[in-house]
Amino acid sequence: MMSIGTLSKKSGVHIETIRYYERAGVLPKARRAPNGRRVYGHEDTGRLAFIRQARELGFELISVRALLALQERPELSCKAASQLASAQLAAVESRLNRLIVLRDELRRMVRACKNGRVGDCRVIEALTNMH
Amino acid sequence: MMSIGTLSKKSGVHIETIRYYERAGVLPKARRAPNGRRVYGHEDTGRLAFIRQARELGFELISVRALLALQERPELSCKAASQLASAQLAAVESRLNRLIVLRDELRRMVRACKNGRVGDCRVIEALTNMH
DNA sequence: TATGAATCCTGTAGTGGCTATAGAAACAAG
DNA sequence: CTTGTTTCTATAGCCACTACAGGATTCATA
Repeated sequence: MMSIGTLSKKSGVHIETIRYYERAGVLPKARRAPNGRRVYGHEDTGRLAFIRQARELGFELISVRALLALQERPELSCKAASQLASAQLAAVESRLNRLIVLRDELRRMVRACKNGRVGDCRVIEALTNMH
Repeated sequence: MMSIGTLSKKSGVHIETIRYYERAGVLPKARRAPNGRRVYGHEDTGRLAFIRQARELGFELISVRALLALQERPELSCKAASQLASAQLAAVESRLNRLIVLRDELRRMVRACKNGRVGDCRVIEALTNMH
């Protein structure tokens, strides 16, 4: 049993964001103390950690909701969850490849600039000629 | 010389987004035909492709502007250019490192989950128990 | 016990980066 | 000349927060 402030500190998620998640239907409506304040239990720390991790992995809230729904019905196939993760993985790998190209180009530029060569910055070409 | 519609098709950036970029100061104010319509040249295709790539890599528009400055202001001193590139490089490397962690986790998750049931699906487990 | 700080509540508005729509003007093809 | 497409500006909506405002309640300390 804890307050929203305690949950916020425990989970590292802003109070306003927790309330927003409830509004958005990602978290269930919190049960209330007689004074009207939200009361949370230990399982909410887990849920919030789950949401935070999923968001950091690039899942949209709509996908997070889907994943949470799956979690609450463990008799269902995990195919959907796996597909969500796979799609995410593909996007991440594509991003990663292009970032490496950009990093190498920036490194080249920093080296060139240090050698006194101005005006041959080719970031645009580096990023434009990728597929 | 082309219209905003042609530029949109060539670059894969929505017309509205092109106008938004102009409003936001990411693209220079387009020169206008006598009838008031925007006129673009070939160099704008490159600029837009660059912006799209940079955005997909997770750069904010403010950083995109900085990156564009590297290319479009060759009168910048060596020092300034080098500093700008270095700052972007640091941001890229940080992003890269986090993406690698993320990719490895997603790979592990997808591998661990082969059409079983949610009960033994590690996608959710992995997300819940990530340190 | 008083009082001031902290916490919580709801509701609303602002942010960034688009995206969609309305209504008007211009243009292109038949 | 009509019809359909393109463009224009201006405005509103979307997502996922984030930041108030203004009020109620609770907690810590004098």
